[in-house]
Amino acid sequence: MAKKGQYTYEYPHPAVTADCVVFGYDGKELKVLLIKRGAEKEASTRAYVGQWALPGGFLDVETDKTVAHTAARELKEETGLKLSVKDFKEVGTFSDIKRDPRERVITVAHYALVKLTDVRADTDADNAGWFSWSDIPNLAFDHDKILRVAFSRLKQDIHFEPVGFELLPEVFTLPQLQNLYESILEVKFDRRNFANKMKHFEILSEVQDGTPRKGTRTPIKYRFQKDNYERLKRNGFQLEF
Amino acid sequence: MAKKGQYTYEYPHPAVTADCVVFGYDGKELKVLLIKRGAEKEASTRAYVGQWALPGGFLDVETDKTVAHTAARELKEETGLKLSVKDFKEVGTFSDIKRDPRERVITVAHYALVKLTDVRADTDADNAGWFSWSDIPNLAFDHDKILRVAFSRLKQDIHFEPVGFELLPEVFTLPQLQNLYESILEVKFDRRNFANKMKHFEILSEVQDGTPRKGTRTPIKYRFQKDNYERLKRNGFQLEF
DNA sequence: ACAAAAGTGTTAGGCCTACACCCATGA
DNA sequence: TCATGGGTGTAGGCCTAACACTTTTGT
Repeated sequence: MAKKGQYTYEYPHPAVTADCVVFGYDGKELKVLLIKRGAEKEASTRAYVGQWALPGGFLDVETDKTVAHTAARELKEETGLKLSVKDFKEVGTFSDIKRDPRERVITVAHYALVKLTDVRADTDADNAGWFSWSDIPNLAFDHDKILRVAFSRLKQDIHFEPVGFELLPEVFTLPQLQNLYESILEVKFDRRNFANKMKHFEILSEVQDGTPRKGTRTPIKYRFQKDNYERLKRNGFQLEF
Repeated sequence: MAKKGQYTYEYPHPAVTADCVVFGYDGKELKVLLIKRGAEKEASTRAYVGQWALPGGFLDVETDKTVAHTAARELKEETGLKLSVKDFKEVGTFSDIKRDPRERVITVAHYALVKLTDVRADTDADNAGWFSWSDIPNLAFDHDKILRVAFSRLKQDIHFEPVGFELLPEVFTLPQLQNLYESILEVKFDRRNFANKMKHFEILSEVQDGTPRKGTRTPIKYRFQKDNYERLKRNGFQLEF
């Protein structure tokens, strides 16, 4: 490991970090993964100890190929969650001169979408936790601002690419899908219109689980048709709401 | 001025730069402002000498409030062009580990839109030049990639906010406006449909310059109605093409 | 038995698209 | 005089938005 004070430069350099906004969905509400600060081994990285914050950490100048790699690495180290670099979407840079009390730190924020059902077990319960979108605690640094911007970015992106596959379990219902869209876009839709619209894309296929539905009370189960879904993701799609 | 080797850190830090993609429009073609590298006084900043590149430079850790301030400051220093910080839109971060041969440098790219008619005189002709979109030379670093990403970002943004006010002269014609949209979106539109669509927004007002138009051959001159234009910019608008 | 959840189809209106002709200028 | 550029309106199609009733389960 590096010795203290080993690295010198002709001009001052900022530190660079990557932060992760990880969205999950439990079928009812949108959630965000946060960590409790304070477990860092290195004294130099201690700040806002005991507060909740976004997962993230310093760029490793020697080994992180891009800041997205930093995001993936730190997320795994801090929460146990293993995501691929391409699961991260860049949200933006936060570079305010006083955003970190220790030194000049600029951070590159990313967001990622995960299936809550899959990853809950992988997550270190002690230092990390899933918080409802409507119930976020005070966060360290400017992380509340980052969170807001990341959410509004997700809100934009949902118009151009189908979301859902990443956030929903393999098998899901139309009401769940609709609720997800309503949670992200913060509006309410008419059930019939929503169903018609989704059916036009031809990305849903009914799941037959043997038990024939008796009434209409129990929702129909669907899964995504991977081929059409991927095609739409590549080509983009225009979703009007 | 700082002495060499004065700044030491416990861990290696990257350098951070801001780069600017400045788009202009001359009534026919979209253009980009580039600088010729090599005029830097400091030896440490020399790389790709003699090549064309995007304007931009290193974050001043002590004084630049944000990287957008870096962008504005460097643009002025390198090209003479004075833009406000809020004229810059962030495009994204480019952090590839080998993108700069000198040391680890991550850059935050921005784009800005300017009226070519206004700023041409302000621009240092020696070190800077306006290049047609269709005729960009080889660029230093990964600046060609940055340019492509910035352009595609502009292409996205144009769907949600009216562009034009920033790029066109005070007084302009519908064919000019249409050509601008066609240049950015790389498609052709029907004249009548384009005119109808624009008129729905109620942001254009005819300019009476005394000389009554005799035929239809000479195009009608318009200016933007600032109030409605600003309102649309705030609220966003949905432009379907 | 009543409230809540989920499924289903139709109609009207608005927006997008496609399309043709006239006039004036400049070559 | 002919080609070019610019202005103008309409009809059809598609997508969006609004809307009600039935079934069943859980309380």
